[in-house]
Amino acid sequence: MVRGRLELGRVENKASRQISFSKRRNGLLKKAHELSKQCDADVGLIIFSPKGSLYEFSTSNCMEKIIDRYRQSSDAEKVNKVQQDVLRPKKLSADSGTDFEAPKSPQSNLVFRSMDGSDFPKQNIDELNQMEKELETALAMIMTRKTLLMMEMTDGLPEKVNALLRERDYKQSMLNQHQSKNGRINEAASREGTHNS
Amino acid sequence: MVRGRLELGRVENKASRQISFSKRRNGLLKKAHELSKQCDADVGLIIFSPKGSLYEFSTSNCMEKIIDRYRQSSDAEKVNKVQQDVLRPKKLSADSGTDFEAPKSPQSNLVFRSMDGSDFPKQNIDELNQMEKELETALAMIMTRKTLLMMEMTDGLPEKVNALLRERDYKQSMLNQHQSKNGRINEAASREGTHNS
DNA sequence: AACTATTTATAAGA
DNA sequence: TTCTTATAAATAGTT
Repeated sequence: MVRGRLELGRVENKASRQISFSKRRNGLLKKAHELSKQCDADVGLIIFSPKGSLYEFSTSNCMEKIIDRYRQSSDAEKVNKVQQDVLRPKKLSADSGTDFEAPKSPQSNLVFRSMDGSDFPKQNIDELNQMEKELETALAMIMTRKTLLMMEMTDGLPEKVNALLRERDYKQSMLNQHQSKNGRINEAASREGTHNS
Repeated sequence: MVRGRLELGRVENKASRQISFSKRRNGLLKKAHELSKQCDADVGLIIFSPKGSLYEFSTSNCMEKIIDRYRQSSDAEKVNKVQQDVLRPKKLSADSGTDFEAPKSPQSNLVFRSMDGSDFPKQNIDELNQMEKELETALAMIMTRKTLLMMEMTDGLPEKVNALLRERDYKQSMLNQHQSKNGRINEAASREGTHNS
């Protein structure tokens, strides 16, 4: 019954851990759903049990959309960061911790402006190499995403089928939760087990 | 102070919604962290605020790993469910000799026929192209700086300069390869030549 | 940002 | 496993 303050570390007993996982997993999914609904936020949540079972929630039942948006934001952040590094040699950003708002990209001019080459030997070779590496990594990432996206465009049909199936599963599980919570609202509904492990 | 049962719907007042988002977002991130730590689960959580700010948590601080694993699980699940629930466990593209990927053209099937993907995210390609262009520009700039810096450092040692130039040309040609690949993704894979060293 | 009345989550017991 | 229950934690409204 929750004696004392909750432990922070890993739950040692294996059975307890399994039970705890199950409960907390449901709680987390529920709260993700609430955040999404109440606060108009886009949320994607992926959970793998220790045994490898997958549980998920995503706004609009479309994880791919969330992941896509995540990558866009994430990439934009990376590009911004690299370009900042390039543009301000040695300036050492003073405002690194702030959140970066919606990704825009009127950056092209900035890049070109810094290329007139008059003020440049402020970095050493190592720093340039580092930047080069980062840029190549980012570029490779873009290329990969582009390839994947184009592949999806040509044979992404199963994606839609899967989205529908996941939506059905989610509604089912919500129904089950609701029922067990309120004793029985509509007991005729299902004897179908949850897709639990 | 939490009067009565919590509302299920969207919080209407904008300020309240913002505050609620902030609180719940923190709570969700915390709980995701706890689940991951205590129960030895892999968790990935992505949250976009209504304004578009990104917040995230992932086990091992590596969202990409979670996403990769998600895709694997998801694909496996997809194949299973498509076989079990949508198609009869009948014949599932037994003709194509490639992978056991999801079927590409079983157009005799109702479900697939009703979902010919015509509304896929086309504009993402444009955004990706934009990013790619910017990254290439930045990379070219780095290369130029590096070359010039080396020239300055070595003060006219032809060997090193030539080496750098060769390196630059090489990388440029790699970039060009990438670019020409863009146009024809589908064909490129199987016809990969052996023209490099 | 801190407070607080409540609701919600949940660890352990049955 | 599911339910029960005691307690901790989260949080909506307020200051």
